Formats: sequence, C-alpha cells, structure tokens
Amino acid sequence: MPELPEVETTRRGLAPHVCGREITGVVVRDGRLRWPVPENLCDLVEGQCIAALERRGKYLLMRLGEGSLIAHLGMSGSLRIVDGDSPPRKHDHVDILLQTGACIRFHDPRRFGCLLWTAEEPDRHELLRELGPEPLQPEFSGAHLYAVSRGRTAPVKNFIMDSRVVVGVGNIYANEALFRCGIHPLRSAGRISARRYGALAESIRQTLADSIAQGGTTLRDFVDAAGNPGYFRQVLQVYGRTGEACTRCGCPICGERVGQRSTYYCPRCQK
DNA sequence: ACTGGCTCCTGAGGGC
DNA sequence: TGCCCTCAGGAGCCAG
Repeated sequence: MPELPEVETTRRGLAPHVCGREITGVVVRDGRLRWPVPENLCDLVEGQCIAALERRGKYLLMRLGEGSLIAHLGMSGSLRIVDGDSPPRKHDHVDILLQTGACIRFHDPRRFGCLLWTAEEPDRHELLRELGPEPLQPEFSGAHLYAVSRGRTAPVKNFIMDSRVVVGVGNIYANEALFRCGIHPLRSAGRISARRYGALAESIRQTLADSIAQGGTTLRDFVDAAGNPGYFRQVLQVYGRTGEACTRCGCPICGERVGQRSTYYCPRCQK
C-alpha cells in the first residue's frame, strides 16, 4: 500500500531520471482515476521542464516551469520509469514521455489514485491546504499530538491516521507505530498523556524511517520506480499477524476491525 | 468541532 | 473448472 514510505521511495527512485528533463508528451489511456485526469493535460505540460520532484504527505509534486503536477497513488498505484517504447500492460493508465526516450508510467489497478495539474502553489491546492505536519520534520512532535488531541474521544489509531493531524500515516504504519510504543489502538486520543505522545511521535518517526530504509512495504501491488518491491513487510510486528505470537511477550496478536479498518495489537504489551 | 459510516475500484482468495 | 461472495484500503464527503 502506498503510504508515506512508499511515496518517498518512489520519489527517490524517479528523481534522478526526471529532474531537469523536458516533457515531450502525455498519453492518457484511461483518465478515469479518483478524479478525471485533465482532458488537456498534454497541452498543459508538453515542452515544460521538470524543475523538482517533491513529496507532501502521500502526494507527489512535480514542479514544472509553469504549474505543478500532483499525483497520488491511492492504494494500488505505482509510478515507474520505463522505456517509452515498452508496450503498456493492463492498468497502465498514463505515460508522461520525456526527452530522454524514457517515460513515467502511472499504473493503478484500483484507480483510487489521481493525476492533476495546478497553476497555483501546490501547498495552496485544496487537497493539500489542510494537511498536518510532516512526520519526519522537526515541527512534528509529541507536544503537537498532545495539543491537538485534547477533548478528542476517537481512538488514537483513527486520530493519527487523520491527515490534518499528521500526514502519511496509513493503516499499516498506524498499527506498527502503536505497537512500538505500547499504546492500545482503541484508547481515546484525548486520554493519553503528553509523555506517552512523546513516545508515539518518536515511534511514528522511527517506523516510517525504517520502512523507507527498506524500500517500503509491498503487500501486493507496490513497486518502486524501478519496478522492485519493498522489504518492510518482513519486519512487520503486528500488521496481518492475527493469532501469531507477539515478538515481545509471545501473547497471540489480536485482530479486529476499528472504523472500517483492520486493526492489530498485542493485548498484553499495548495499554 | 468531531465522529462514524459510506463510497469509489479491482483482484485475490475462499467456499461450494 | 468456475462462479459468487467478501475483503482490502486512502481519503473525500456527508449526516448526525
């Protein structure tokens, strides 16, 4: 699933192939993504140079001479660098052709992703405007989590998956980060101490950083810019491990649904 | 201001 | 072998 580490892995893989290159064309085979790919996308970006490839939360931002492309991988999307002549496979919805002969290929079986263009500063775009801090930047801290959680009754797991609280924490990493710091996923967000939020912030940071170092988590679909899977799956401690022994205490891992999401935790280690 | 539920989509996997 | 059902999930949207 593309969460922050997968998007960052993609960004790092793409950057050396795309930065400073000119876009020579766009091929839209199927523009029916979460929001339709703009009809005139080719006109908007053709001939422009890619100045930088950035990430904000789970959004990839491709800054052009004029305007920016905003991409989201949804839950099954990937962006790969392939030869511009290579034949498209099923669900290869969009190609962005580069002057080098390579192309950036957007593949997304479930079509929950998007590919948009904006003339304005991307941070002011309506999809990005309300986003919370980046978990790997210094402005994200336990103090921030503590401050914005006061009075909130929702489970802490839902709370940290809210992109207005902190960006990039999806279901897999929410489960893993809570296990790592020993907080029960169902505990009310407003009833956790400042001290424990300090541990949670550090836990989120570590979990995401570790996953980036492993190239992200591949459950089914995710591949990086070169088409390789990520290896963080092999070190998941609770996600998908219902009934298996906790790596810390040996107690069987619990799995249940919380707010439409599969939730995993150790009933002994997490309080 | 929050919270929970619904929704989009496709492919995998299980049961029979 | 094949069909049908359920599930997975990011995040916008809406109603309460």
